[in-house]
Amino acid sequence: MNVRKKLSASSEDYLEAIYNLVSLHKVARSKDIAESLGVSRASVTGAIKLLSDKGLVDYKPYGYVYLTEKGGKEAAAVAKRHTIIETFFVKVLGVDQQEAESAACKAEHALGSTIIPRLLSFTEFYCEQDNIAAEFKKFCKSKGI
Amino acid sequence: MNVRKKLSASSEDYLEAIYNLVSLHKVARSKDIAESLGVSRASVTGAIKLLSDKGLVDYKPYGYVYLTEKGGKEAAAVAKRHTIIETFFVKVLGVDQQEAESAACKAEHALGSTIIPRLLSFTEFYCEQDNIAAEFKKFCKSKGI
DNA sequence: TAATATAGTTAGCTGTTCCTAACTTGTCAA
DNA sequence: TTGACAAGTTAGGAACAGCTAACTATATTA
Repeated sequence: MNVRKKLSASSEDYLEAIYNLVSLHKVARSKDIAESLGVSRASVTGAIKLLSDKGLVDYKPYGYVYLTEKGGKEAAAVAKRHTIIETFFVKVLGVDQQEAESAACKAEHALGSTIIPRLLSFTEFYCEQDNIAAEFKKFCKSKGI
Repeated sequence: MNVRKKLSASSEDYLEAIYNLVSLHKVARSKDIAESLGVSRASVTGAIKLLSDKGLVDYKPYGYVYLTEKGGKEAAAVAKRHTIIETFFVKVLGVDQQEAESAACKAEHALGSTIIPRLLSFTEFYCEQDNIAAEFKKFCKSKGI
């Protein structure tokens, strides 16, 4: 409980998966977590125990998994980073949705509180500029990208 | 030797450190690798063995560490990703050099061949635009960032 | 309600990445 | 040349992240 230490990428992934499942189905089941992360059920049990030790998840054997308040905040933060990065990839770089999604999944663990707010601001700023996206597309085409 | 598998973030870090040390001092010593990655000398020995098994590094106990041709290519690719990301952070997002460097260190393992070329193109494109950096600065100020 | 299918857990293993402590090897200077 | 210090390695261990196989609990349904 209450270990003040940065979460591993893996733990963040589990937290995010739980967060998304809860958003969709009100509840997160071990099997669905396993499926959404492409991991065995046994691995989920192990990961959940770690999260539980850190006070991020409420869990009793054979029961559903719930985020604690603290876990919910962490998860929401990860999900937000994910969205900001994905949006930047799509709206600014012009990457297609699926690629952007899977790239954001990896990058969300690497970018912190210096980069993320600026990335968000930049995306907002960029989207306000008239025509610039079209200009960039032209630029890319001229370079054969 | 010749294991066709994606390198771990850790292996990429070691490769990059060796690459940078060789660029600077013609030679990479275990102690300097340890120092530049903030890791114990024993960890370096272990990591070097892994890289050697993969044919990325030439190494004899108690000798210097050299990159093989294959290792050199890998290392250069990592270093290039690093530069592209760092440049984007500085030139586009306006993050200061040091922050950009350390953030790029983490992100370089997460961004792949979809995102990196686009990020590079985008940075080039952006730097060609007159005044836009100043506009973004204004935008940030107006939002209190 | 009893049998069975599904979900979850446990045990035990592998591999990675780091550590410290203790040892070996190499180098330099008195 | 040798002895001390620096550099490198080995051994052993911890934490994490995954796996399979075998077990247990829960839920469904005939």
